[in-house]
Amino acid sequence: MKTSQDLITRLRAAGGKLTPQRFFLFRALEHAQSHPSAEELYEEVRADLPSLSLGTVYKTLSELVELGELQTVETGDGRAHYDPNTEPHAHLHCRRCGRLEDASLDVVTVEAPTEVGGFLITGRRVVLEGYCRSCH
Amino acid sequence: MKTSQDLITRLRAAGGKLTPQRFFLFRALEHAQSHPSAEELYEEVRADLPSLSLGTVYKTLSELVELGELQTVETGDGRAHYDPNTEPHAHLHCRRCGRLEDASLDVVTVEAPTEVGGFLITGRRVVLEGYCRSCH
DNA sequence: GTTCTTGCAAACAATTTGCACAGCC
DNA sequence: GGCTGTGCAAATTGTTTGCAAGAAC
Repeated sequence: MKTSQDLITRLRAAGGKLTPQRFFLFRALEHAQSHPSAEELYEEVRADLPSLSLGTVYKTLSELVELGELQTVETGDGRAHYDPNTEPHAHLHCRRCGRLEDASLDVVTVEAPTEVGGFLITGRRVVLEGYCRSCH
Repeated sequence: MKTSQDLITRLRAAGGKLTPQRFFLFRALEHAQSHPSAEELYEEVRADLPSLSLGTVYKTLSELVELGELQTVETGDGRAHYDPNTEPHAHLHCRRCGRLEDASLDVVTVEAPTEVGGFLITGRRVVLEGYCRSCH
């Protein structure tokens, strides 16, 4: 898992400035036990920094994704969730309650439906990002 | 890959009616070589059925997803892509040109960056859908 | 005839964008 | 002081919804 120090270092290396908004946002990401949406991070940081705007949250998160420090997870609920864990791993998403948690990549190839660690897997969505023959 | 006959049978089994709109949409899905968005399917079917509305396309696609006859793929381009292939498989998505193609699931566990069949894989997004401990 | 579908248009919601001002380095 | 980052609000865009009219069975 990424520490906020890692993020600060990375930000500076990329020529960015450390503002209070970013500092608190990094801390919120560091402490996130689940996979927060932009809105959730916004609410959390606003406890410390009431003047924060949602646009700033979106801009900073986009930068971190661009830098490869953050991964987005689409659950189909209409908003993006952000994952500070950059190790290769899978996600388990509960269709009923929306719960979203990390899992090992091995689980991906098991046949559905299967129960793994109390979680009943019924489907899977896998996208590998990269560059095709004509584009690299 | 699903044939439009399969989809018609499934539709009827679920108590639905076969309308021209659905007939042409099923055909468009059957012939889709890539992973079309709602808008793309809309344009294609409109060649045969100019009165078709986009809302109808969305409604029908949602029903097929609900029935498990169609899978959605999120590429991060802001719109959903629909995949009539219901076999377990992965997707390769080109970050530059947006190209989206099917791949075997084994590719998921290779370390990135790796080149597989001419495709350079740099990242991965894996979501397993199901029901958590408290929800099944 | 009854029930499910369609088309239309308005509603929605997450995200992006433009710009003047503020604050890091 | 220069240049980047912020806040605000409006714009954008994919998708959903409500409803009256139309078509399948």
